[in-house]
Amino acid sequence: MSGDNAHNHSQLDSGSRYNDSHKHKEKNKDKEHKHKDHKKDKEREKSKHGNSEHKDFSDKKHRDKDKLKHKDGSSDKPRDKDKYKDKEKRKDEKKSLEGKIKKENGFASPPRIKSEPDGEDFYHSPKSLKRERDDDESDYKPKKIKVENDREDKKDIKPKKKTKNKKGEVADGKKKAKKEPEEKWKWWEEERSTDGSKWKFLEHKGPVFAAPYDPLPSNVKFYYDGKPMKLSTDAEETATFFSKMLEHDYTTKDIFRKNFFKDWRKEMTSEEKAKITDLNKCNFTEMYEYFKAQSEARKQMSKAEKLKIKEENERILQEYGFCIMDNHRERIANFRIEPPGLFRGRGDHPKMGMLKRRIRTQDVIINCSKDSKHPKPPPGTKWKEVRHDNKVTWLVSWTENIQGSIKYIMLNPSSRIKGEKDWQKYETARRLKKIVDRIRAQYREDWKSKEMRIRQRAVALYFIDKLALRAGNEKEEGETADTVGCCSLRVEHMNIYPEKDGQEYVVEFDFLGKDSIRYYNKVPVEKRVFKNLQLFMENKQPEDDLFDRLNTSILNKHLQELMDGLTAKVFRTYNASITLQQQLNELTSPDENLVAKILSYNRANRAVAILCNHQRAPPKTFEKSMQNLQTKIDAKKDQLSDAKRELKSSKADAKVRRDEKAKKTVEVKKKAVQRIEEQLMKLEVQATDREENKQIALGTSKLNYLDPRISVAWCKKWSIPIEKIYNKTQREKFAWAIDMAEDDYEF
DNA sequence: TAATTAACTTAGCAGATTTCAA
DNA sequence: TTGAAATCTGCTAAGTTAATTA
Repeated sequence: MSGDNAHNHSQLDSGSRYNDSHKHKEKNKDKEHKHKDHKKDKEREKSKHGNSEHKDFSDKKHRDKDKLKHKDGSSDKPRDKDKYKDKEKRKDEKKSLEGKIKKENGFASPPRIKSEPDGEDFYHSPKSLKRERDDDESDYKPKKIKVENDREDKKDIKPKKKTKNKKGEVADGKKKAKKEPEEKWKWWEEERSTDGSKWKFLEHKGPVFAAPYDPLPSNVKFYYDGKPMKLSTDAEETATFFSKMLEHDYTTKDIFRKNFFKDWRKEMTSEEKAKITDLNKCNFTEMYEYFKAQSEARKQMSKAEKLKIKEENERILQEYGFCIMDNHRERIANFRIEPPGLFRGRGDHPKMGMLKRRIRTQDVIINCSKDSKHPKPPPGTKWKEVRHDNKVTWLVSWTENIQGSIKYIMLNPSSRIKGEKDWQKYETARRLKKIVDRIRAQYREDWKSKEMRIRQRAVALYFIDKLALRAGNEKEEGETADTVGCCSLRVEHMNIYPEKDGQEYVVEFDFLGKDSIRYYNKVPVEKRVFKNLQLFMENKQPEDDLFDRLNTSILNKHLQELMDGLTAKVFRTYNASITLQQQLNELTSPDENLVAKILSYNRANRAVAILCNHQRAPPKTFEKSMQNLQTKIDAKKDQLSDAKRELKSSKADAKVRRDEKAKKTVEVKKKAVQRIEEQLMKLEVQATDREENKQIALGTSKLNYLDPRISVAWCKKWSIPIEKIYNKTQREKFAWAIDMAEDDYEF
């Protein structure tokens, strides 16, 4: 494995932690698989940033000692079974509580045979879920709904009394009986459906449509060729979309303007069409000013007015923002239909500026239970269709006109249906952990294969594993921005150097990935990989595919054979999570204070974000806020030296006077110095953290790639309040992990 | 078998809201 | 109390993957 520093595993071990299924017999907190098994010594080098200004995190050594030769992926089955037992145990503990819940809800978990077909079953792949539905649906119809996820967390209500009062009046009274959501529903303690159905009962109120167009007041004019011109409603509405974006770079781009103008003309009457032939002669500034003034006015509204709006939004949220799924009231993620506007693609999108049509009732498909109260379409309109498909999770869908793709309304991440899936995702990644050594050994072997397709597959997989590249589906040309992932890399996206900057076999990647975020990375690879790349590139044009015998479908089929549920993206999840765990182990020092520990956490998080190439535009106010912080630091330093001076003189004073009062003064001064020192350190840490974070986005990995149980365990281990790591939304999303992970959880 | 479609996850950004400091 | 900065949230585009269709 010499050349591969990304994955240099040495299996250190500590037998003591060796563990397997028998462990699960003990009563333990191991709600999840706890096996102190793998750890790896791994060095993930990286100087990868889309942008050269990035701080360099290369040379972060990610280290993790592996204890166990848990080589065989298939071995995880018994464990799952044990875990299932564990679950049972927990359930017993919770029995009294549950009994209560059941009664209240009239809801009981479906009776399930204790001996599941196989332990694997809890995390079965969707494929195994083919059984016909046989449960009695009526069990799932709510007799009384439990109110959870109610936005009204105690903390939530800032203007406490007021809101409450008003709500009583304004919001629909019944649901809002303002009970504390006594118990949050712990869906993770319940059985999962095994028949492939996503729900048994689903009821909701349908989507909230975009507000109808509100025509401009007559004094706000559009000018063509210098002359005012009254537009027809449709043409005017479309024009307002453009006018609202006047400040944006988009409106200066040729493609944007061209697309917009073309679609705009479609909205015009024939007279308008005849007259308006050149976008450059259009003057939207009055409209622009009008909207700007409006938004300004909105900011200037009185408190009462603002409150009124807030309450109205809350009312809509309460009415449309929740659904009833299998006896629980669950929050919907996006219950509003996307309003019309101009399409803003990312990067160099060929369709930017096109008109995103208004969605009408007759475009909308509703999905709900047959026996639920179906959502009512607005008066005088009809849904496109009402269907009852419980094999899917969406409540509402429509087809969007730019790409012709389907948009969905689905549940919030805090919901059972999303949470289960998320949990399952991390379990799959953990199964990969158990066999990743084997897989690595295999792809290394495959580099030598006589078959080109095998070699390509093996090299691609190596990149996906080592560099956390995305799979890289082919895309239709001209439909979207030209971005690539691993399988779709082209020759022009890399340079290879037998020797560069003192390193051998260097590959330099430079391409646009998802969202047209640049991926730039220079990385030494093993000789075999290098030779293979040379071969793949031979006799090819820059625009030719690097892996011409490979696509995501072939790759994933291969992965599927290596492990049930394994796909390319599992590697990203796995490598992200394992990196976090290793980095936390490495960076956290026990005697640091809380602030420093959190900095360590952020650094670990940052290592992952860099691995996954999660970038952000530096905040507009970055320089300024950095400056402000520096000013503060300087001031604090002055304050510190003052305090120190005072301490010194008080000490001198005490020496002379030798009375109690003087002694006390010394104590007080000492404390003051300490306090200021702490404050100073906090500021300095903050500055470091912010600087390092300039163009790295931590949120994406935190939300999508890092097994939350790792973070929860870390918090528990070091007595860090979980609020320091996860904000409210995140805590809701990861409630399952917060509840189940103990301080010794291992990914 | 390849192309297309459907479903769902992942992504960055912008505006809203909250927090902080003067 | 106010305004600026920090943080959160909603939005929706852009991916991945599996299923379906040609």
